[in-house]
Amino acid sequence: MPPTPRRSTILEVARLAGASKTSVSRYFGEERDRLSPSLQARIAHAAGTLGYQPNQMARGLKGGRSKLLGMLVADIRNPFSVAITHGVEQACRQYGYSLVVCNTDNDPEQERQHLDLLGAYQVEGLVVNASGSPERQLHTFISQGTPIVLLDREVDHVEAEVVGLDNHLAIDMALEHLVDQGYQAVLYVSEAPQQSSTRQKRLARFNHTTEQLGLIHSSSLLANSDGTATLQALSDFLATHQQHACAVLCGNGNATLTVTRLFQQLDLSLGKIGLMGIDELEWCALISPGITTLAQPTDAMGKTAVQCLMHRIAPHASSMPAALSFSPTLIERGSTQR
Amino acid sequence: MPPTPRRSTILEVARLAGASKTSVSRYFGEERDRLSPSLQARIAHAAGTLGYQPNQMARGLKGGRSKLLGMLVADIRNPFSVAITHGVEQACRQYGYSLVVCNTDNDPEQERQHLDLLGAYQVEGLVVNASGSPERQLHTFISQGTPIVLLDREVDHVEAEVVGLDNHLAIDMALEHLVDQGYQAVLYVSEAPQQSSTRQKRLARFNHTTEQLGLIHSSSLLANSDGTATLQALSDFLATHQQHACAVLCGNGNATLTVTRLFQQLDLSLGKIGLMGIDELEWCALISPGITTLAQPTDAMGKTAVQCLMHRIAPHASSMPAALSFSPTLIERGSTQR
DNA sequence: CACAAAAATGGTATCGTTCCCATTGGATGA
DNA sequence: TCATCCAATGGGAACGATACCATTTTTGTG
Repeated sequence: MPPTPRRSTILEVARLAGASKTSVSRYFGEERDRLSPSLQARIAHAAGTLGYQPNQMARGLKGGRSKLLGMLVADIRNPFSVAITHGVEQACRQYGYSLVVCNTDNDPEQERQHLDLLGAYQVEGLVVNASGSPERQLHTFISQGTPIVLLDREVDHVEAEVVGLDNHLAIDMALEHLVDQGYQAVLYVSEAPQQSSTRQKRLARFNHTTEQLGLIHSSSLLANSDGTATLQALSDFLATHQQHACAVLCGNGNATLTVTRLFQQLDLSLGKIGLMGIDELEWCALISPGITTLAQPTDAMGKTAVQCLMHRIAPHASSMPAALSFSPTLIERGSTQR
Repeated sequence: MPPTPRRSTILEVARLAGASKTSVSRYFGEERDRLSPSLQARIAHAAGTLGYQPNQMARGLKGGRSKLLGMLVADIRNPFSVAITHGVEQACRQYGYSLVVCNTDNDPEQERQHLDLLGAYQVEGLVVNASGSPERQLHTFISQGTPIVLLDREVDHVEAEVVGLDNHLAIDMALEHLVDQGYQAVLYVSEAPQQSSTRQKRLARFNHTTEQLGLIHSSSLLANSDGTATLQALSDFLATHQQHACAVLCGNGNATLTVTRLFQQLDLSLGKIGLMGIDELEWCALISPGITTLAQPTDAMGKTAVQCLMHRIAPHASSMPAALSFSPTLIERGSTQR
């Protein structure tokens, strides 16, 4: 085995360029302009020859600037989360930051551990899509001056910007569309709302608006990944309201997936019984005659979250985003056509 | 604003515990046993009081042990990649490592940048699902003693373990299944094979095995995200072989998605014209009568990749995995039932 | 042309760890 | 009993960068 060739350091570059550490440091930092063109050239050449690259660990140590952002994702396998993560990552790179993504699989214990870790790596900011209620830890970050932005889900007693969908608007848009299409009775299907403020808001708004509109309505919560309870609820609902035009509104992508399966089990015809979901998924167009959805602007949301953080980290580099609450887009398909 | 409460250091813990830096360091390192129970207790208490957490930046600086693994993903929005990433992340945590995930969006330039970054953060190992051919940079890592493992795609001239599907077996299984079901002519649809050794292998094996079996066959490459060329190829293929039972085999999840759309455009009936894909997707069961797939054991693959790295980082902690090449699982559905 | 001000550059302490090398004190053995 | 060894602990020098302050060089101005 060849003796491990060490990675070269700032000192070696300095020597080779006939300059001081400080100058080389300046060259790779934000102060390149302060160096004369000739010095810049020498350093550039030396660094190129040695294949030098600043050691971020050392950088992070001294100044506390790790150039790292952390992101906590409740469920990385959820396409919505993936889409957001993608947006966040892109935005990070744009600002010259890297992203450490931590998936918690909706487990508060993992969430705790991951937050500790992110702290240990001195992330300069944190995008949090919470699965539990890690108030205490988030406060630790805040009190240390590390900015936090909440994604999609609020966390009790944590004051931070919340980037997400305008849930009231979304529910209202969905119901308006269903009414327009002539549906008279709507069943709302959601995953367990305890974990997520968004789910709570959507459910509450659903009850509120349906009542205001005088719609027949009911709701069903998905038992863990198993649709049987909802299967029952769905067939009951349809049986009870036989004489009305019925539709199902799904609170998120997972609910849509489950309900679509139920439609097939019950051999319901899409459209005759309406079906609509929040979150656009790649297969929604494929289930003929297509499932109507409300799409979230995921890239914009990710980008906005990062922009919030950057504004607090380096106020000059980025302005505060105008809006944190986003409007969904209605994608109309056959499942809401009677 | 309250004066930013700094994060406490090893020195403060030491003082409070009436111990030395070294002892505290030992406590949080791998040498806790060397400390007397009483000292351990004092340190534990002091650390608890101060909410101390070792600074990974400082750790990484001194010993070069960053406890970070890097992962390069060609396309984070591909469900297959997500599934693998999930497996990798889980395994990392199991070994006490964190993961920096970098998505390259299939862009070699981003790939280059991300590799630089990962180097700068002193990752101790690298899982690479390449989009380009970053030979040079990978060699830099290797020559510095940083182990690398290739995921799904090989990279020319880079000697490293490759974790992935047994592509020959997969194609053979697919064809065998199609033949068993009575199909006589098979069209293979793949994304552009230049970028990926896996795609090349599958395509080559398809040609090889179909010839050996005496099957009528042809193939079509997907033009970028637009299916028109393949639409043409598909209808030509069907027209030419009207008198035979035809089927389409899709080289990966994206191909399956596109071809499914084409089936709908051409109003083909699934099963009558066979359809089968590599990669299992959540919606494959939903397109009635279901799309037959070959599922990859993504979690196992991710886990194996990490195990390879760990074996090289800390040979005592982990043995070399037995196999790097995985067998797919056939999930039979209606789309291959005539 | 002298002198201040600004620009360009360098020296050194420092960040929070780990690692190497003492130092201590009691147990072991001939 | 005395040398010897080991276990338990501590002190200080790195690690590779940045930041502050000092120094040198250049520029501008009356």
